[in-house]
Amino acid sequence: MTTVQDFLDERSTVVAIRATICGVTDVAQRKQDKIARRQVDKFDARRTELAVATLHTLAELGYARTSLREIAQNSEFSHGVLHYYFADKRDLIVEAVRQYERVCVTKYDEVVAHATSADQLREEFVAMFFDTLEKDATLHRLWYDLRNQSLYEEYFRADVLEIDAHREAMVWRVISRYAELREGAPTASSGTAYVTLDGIFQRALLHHLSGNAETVASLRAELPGVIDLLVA
Amino acid sequence: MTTVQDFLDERSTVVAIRATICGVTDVAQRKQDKIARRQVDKFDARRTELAVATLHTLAELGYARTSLREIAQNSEFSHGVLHYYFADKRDLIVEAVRQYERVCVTKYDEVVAHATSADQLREEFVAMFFDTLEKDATLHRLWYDLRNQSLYEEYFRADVLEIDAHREAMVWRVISRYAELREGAPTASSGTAYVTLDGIFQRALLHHLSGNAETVASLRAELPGVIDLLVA
DNA sequence: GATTTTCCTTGACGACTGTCAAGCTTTGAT
DNA sequence: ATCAAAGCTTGACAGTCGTCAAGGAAAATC
Repeated sequence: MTTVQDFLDERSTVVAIRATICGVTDVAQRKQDKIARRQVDKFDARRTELAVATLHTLAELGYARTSLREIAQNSEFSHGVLHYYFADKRDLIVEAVRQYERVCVTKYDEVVAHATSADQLREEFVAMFFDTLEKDATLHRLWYDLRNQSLYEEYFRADVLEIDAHREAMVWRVISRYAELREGAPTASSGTAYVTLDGIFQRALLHHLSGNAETVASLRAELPGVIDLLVA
Repeated sequence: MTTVQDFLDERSTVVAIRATICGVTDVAQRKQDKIARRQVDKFDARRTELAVATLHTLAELGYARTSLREIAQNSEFSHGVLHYYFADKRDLIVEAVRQYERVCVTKYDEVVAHATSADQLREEFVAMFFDTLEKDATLHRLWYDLRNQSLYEEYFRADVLEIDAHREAMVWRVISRYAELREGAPTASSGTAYVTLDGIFQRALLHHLSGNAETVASLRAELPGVIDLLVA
């Protein structure tokens, strides 16, 4: 299984495809476009690279104490370069948030896809739930930090709401598939199901980072029952 | 009904009772003690006053952007006085967190106490739930901010965990009383019940502060059903 | 190979931060 | 009334912050 870390590192090489050519026949023009596009791609690739470094720094230090110089130190560049690729700090953080989005929203889909029975789905979901809780703890705590910051600063609230919606949809795919396999129906709405599981995750994260292993264990023991509560 | 604001303002006059006198017979000594105690009380009262000002500033700006000078401006003193009453910024914030604790944990007890039927309890709980959501929105968003900060900085984590436990107990008093009135039993543990309702609250707060009234309304419409889900 | 463009570093700026010492003002004891 | 203590203000300190301009280094273009 790939970790979130692996995913982020790979991402640095991904190139966006752009449709900027429309009806040009001249060869020189096409060549120019090719060059321009390569430059744009290079620019975007570096932007992404720096956004990933930002994401790591944020996960480490939290929103409140993340500075541009600290971010630069987590990359291979100096702090000045950030203003070459980003308009300001906000722009950078928004990009980092969008990087996060690419990571989190497909986490359970493989579990859903390959589960053949309800019991298996439930068991593997629980396993992945607590696996990512521990393995990607700092990244998850960042998510909650950012979601909260959006209550104070409006500038990336739209991105947060979008991510939250994706997370909800992801949970709903699990629950509705589970209901299907159980040949039943969900007892709660998509929103309720999401906040319930997310609430458990948040609490487990808090106690995990507090070194409170037995609370985490009891949350794990209770989770199957909660899932069953969400499906009749 | 008193608002959280009223509660905080009243609090400034509350005086802690201390048992520092033990077996002293001399009159002059007793008088000295009385004076000393009055001074201590005065000291504590001012500490509390400044902690309340801190709480308001935190609620307004969030943890990340709250400075000592800003706090002082929200009080009637200058910034220097904060280091007369508090060792450092941490000390001040811990005290502010403890002030918050005194506010939040008895919110629903009056509802529980005076409800005579299950339907009434459920209805009044929902009403109070969304009433405080809107009225004390900034204070609630501060709570989530602080709880998250405790994932990054350990120094007031113990206080956060204590408050969280109190909130859980408060929710549990509601749920178990509701089960009693319904002549049923809770279907979930205290922890699960808490994270579920808290998750709904958090989501409602996010959408309330985003100006997304219809999402808040639909959460309100769903809440009674969720409560019933938690009680068989 | 020369020159232009892109990329990145360095160092500085003004503003803001927590902290604290010096000193003024008020209060309370004698 | 006198004096000491408590309470509070002011201003400065060493750091850090985001931002940006100047200029060197590297790469692409011709």
